[in-house]
Amino acid sequence: MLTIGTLAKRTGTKVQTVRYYEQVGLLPEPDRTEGGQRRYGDSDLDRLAFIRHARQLGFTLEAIRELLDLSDNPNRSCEDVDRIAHHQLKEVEVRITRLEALRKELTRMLGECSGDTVADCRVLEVLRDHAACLTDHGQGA
Amino acid sequence: MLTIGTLAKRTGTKVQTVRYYEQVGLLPEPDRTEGGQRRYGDSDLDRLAFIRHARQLGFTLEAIRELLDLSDNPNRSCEDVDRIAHHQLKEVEVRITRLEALRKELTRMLGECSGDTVADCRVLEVLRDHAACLTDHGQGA
DNA sequence: CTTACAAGCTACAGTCGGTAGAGGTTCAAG
DNA sequence: CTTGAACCTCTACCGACTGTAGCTTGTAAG
Ligand SMILES: [Zn+2]
Ligand SMILES: [Zn+2]
Ligand SMILES: [Zn+2]
Ligand SMILES: [Zn+2]
Repeated sequence: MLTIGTLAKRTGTKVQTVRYYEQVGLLPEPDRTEGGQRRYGDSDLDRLAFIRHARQLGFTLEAIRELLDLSDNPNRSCEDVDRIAHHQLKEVEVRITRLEALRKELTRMLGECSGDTVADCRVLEVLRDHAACLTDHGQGA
Repeated sequence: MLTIGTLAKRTGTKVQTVRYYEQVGLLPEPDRTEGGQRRYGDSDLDRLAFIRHARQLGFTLEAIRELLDLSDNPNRSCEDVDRIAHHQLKEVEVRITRLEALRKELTRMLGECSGDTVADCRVLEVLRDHAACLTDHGQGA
């Protein structure tokens, strides 16, 4: 039986985060000592390691919830699993595309700035006027 | 004099967002009609357009606040401006690097999956065991 | 057996950058 | 004068945690 601190350390998680995952239903409510402290077993360790690894790969908690549900049915086709992973891949690719456009614009405006006064700063000029940009940069950060 | 709705429309912003920017001190408190409605001038239009464009390029509101402050001193050197933009560029590059590693792992695990049962799904196998990965993928999403 | 203290507990606030809704008021056109 | 879109304030919510305050529990040494 593991304490929450040991479980957290073994999976590279913060203690509060473990409690948070329990709160949102990703981890089951564990056994408690008489005094009310949580005690975990190996299945909790595996489950939490899975969650953390999926998070590192960018899956949302909602997607992870689905993946965990699916992995409880070993005989089913894995097409839903692969669909979720494929969706995640697409999201990553969209973000890369956007960020590469941003990199280009930022590199360009910095390269064009003479480093003189604020009044002449090319960076500020571009920020004031999107017409000075080469790309659209649609929504959000 | 512009209403908040017109100002929002001209800058591609939501009305609530304009009020939010005022609340966090990025936009000055505008004049009001007798009835208490906000009325904006052209300087507000310029300032909001600047904010929105900088957001599209991924700058944080905190960075934008600094940029706006700096642009009020036209005679100063623009080195602080360029430093902020350079920092933003670095951040974008870090994110791209991380996302490219994720893309690689996701592509690989999807490519290795035979699409058979959940019990054999390569995607789930990899998620269960980071040792099956080629890269580290450090922190967070 | 007592004491000390690390580690646990709950509950709540804050992060970032907005977004949505409730419930009420004002403006401008007809 | 009436209508109704647009405005107002206030509050709560999103994701995925993180941090703090103020207690309580578990454990090991003396
Ligand atoms: Zn410059
Ligand atoms: Zn632009
Ligand atoms: Zn599969
Ligand atoms: Zn991995």
